[in-house]
Amino acid sequence: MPESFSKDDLCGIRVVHRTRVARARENALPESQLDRMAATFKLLGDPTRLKIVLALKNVEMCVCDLAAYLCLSESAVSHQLRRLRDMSLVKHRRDGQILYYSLVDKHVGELLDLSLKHAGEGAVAGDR
Amino acid sequence: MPESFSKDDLCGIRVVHRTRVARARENALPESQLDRMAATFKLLGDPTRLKIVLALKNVEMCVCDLAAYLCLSESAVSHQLRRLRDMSLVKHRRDGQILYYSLVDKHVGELLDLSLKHAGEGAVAGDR
DNA sequence: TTTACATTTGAGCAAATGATCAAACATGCA
DNA sequence: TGCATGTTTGATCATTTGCTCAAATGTAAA
Repeated sequence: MPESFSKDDLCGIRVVHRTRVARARENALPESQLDRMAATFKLLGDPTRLKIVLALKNVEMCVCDLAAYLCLSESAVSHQLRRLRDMSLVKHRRDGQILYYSLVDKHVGELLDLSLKHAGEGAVAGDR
Repeated sequence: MPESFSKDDLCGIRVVHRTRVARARENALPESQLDRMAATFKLLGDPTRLKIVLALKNVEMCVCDLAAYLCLSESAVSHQLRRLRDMSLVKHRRDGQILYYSLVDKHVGELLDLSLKHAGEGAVAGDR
């Protein structure tokens, strides 16, 4: 990947509006920040993981409860929880042999709430 | 996939907290709604597409401008724009031979703004 | 009409993903 | 200590994804 762009690097691609391209470059987020943002969206972009975080929005749950809820192997759930943990969307506390998982902070919750709101407004666009 | 759950279907998975599983089932979103929500997150979960929608948050742009901005083939950009169009995140208007793309509505914008805010607060968690 | 420009489409391919299985690890109790 | 429970891990595999290339649209100017 190119380290940075010379002010007018256009990558050999034909351009219609030079100024808009330049503007987009100026306003662009730092790569690391953008990647992190995309990674978060990607985690929420899988139905299984989305169900997990939505469930954890209400109450902390252990792996096998989640597995029973999702009708999925505990291993599969654990794998997904690890990815969610790696990106700090989810944390766990131990009580005896049981690990209780919960959302890490408000950020994810807010994101979920907002898109739940949208989902509600957008109504049942999926089933006409 | 199971059509719906009998009140206590636990999928043969060991359970620790029956009531939490039952609760999760009750609070669960309709499948179609959840899938649509996940599909939206998934679209935002790819760096290329995220750059596209972030750029379109500010100005409408045509395919080759986006390609120049992203240093990617116009074909690649067009493919991604089609996916964004299919999920109604993005729309286009034609002016002559040029198609100008823009965000469809407030929903996506709000989602982006919120996560930009978070990205800002969370600081540069990605580069220690 | 031709010709050029702007974009879309479909096939193909390497890389990433999500689930499963079997085996490991950790904790608590007999 | 030994065994059961709760969870994690690594290998494996079919599916999906994102890009490239070549060829097809659609629009406008010569």
